Amino acid sequence: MPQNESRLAHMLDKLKAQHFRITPQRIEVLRILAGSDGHPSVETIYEEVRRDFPTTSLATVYKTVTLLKELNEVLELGFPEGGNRYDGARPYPHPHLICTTCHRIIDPDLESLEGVTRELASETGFQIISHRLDFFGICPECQEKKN
Amino acid sequence: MPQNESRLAHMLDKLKAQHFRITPQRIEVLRILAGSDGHPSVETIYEEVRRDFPTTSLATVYKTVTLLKELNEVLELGFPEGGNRYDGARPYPHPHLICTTCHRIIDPDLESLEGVTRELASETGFQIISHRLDFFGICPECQEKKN
DNA sequence: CTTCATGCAAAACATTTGCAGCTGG
DNA sequence: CCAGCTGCAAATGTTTTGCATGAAG
Repeated sequence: MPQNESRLAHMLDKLKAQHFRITPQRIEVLRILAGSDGHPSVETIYEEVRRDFPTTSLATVYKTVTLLKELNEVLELGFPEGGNRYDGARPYPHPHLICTTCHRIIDPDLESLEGVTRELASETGFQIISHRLDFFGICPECQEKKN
Repeated sequence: MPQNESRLAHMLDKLKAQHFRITPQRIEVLRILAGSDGHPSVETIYEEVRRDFPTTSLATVYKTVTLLKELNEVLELGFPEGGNRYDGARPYPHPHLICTTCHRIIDPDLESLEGVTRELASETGFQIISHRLDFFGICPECQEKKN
């Protein structure tokens, strides 16, 4: 996956450029996030990191994720119920499609949002910085299992 | 405000119909939510209720809001940072425009979302139940104050 | 009267923080 | 070397819960 490798390289470069230290634990967290099709939770990242570095603490994972968030290298999908999810592959706002049964999160293709944003800005005078769009539903697999 | 009064009446009817008790505290919470232009937080509701019923507890406000949520009579805008906000006037999913400086929340007029939802369903096979769309930005007033 | 709601305090839980010791550069 | 990272444990802050008392119907 050259796409993910370049995301990882980009993240590492950004850390280096700003004189943050490259530790084994950090590399591991970045690797997982850069190749994150599944929008992992901190807990998921933690478990995966611990396979290679069993002494890693949850706090370190949180700190690394927070750092990446500040550098705009990961998109946080916060949920009030907790169990936030992270997208390191596409760290910019984009729509998500969330299965309320199996909790998988998918990135659908959806273009029409930019126009909406512009329209909103001119209507309200707001300076729009960002957005969040989630659709909730039941994925095809979970629909099958119910029947 | 006939609109808000009817919302309040509707909420009360729903509680009665399902044999939930009508207590003074509940009426007060419903009243505030039914007329909630400002998308109040639980804390805000709590303070307002206490003006008339000073012994009311925060737990009671939480319980009432949770009940209304289950009855689909209030829309919860959950934020992972906490301080969830509630819309009792329009208890169905709709877009919100949030000022990241003063935290006011506005309901903009935006139609084009239903078409998007239908398109998404046919593309992905998901059965779409609900959605959440928030725009974040700086409102005109806060833009002024900055300058 | 009986059941359900209230109010208090304690619990729950994800995330953050303080700090001593370790380590990358 | 030494600033900054790690790992542990304790703190945080919102929301939930258990339980005794009180009020709705």
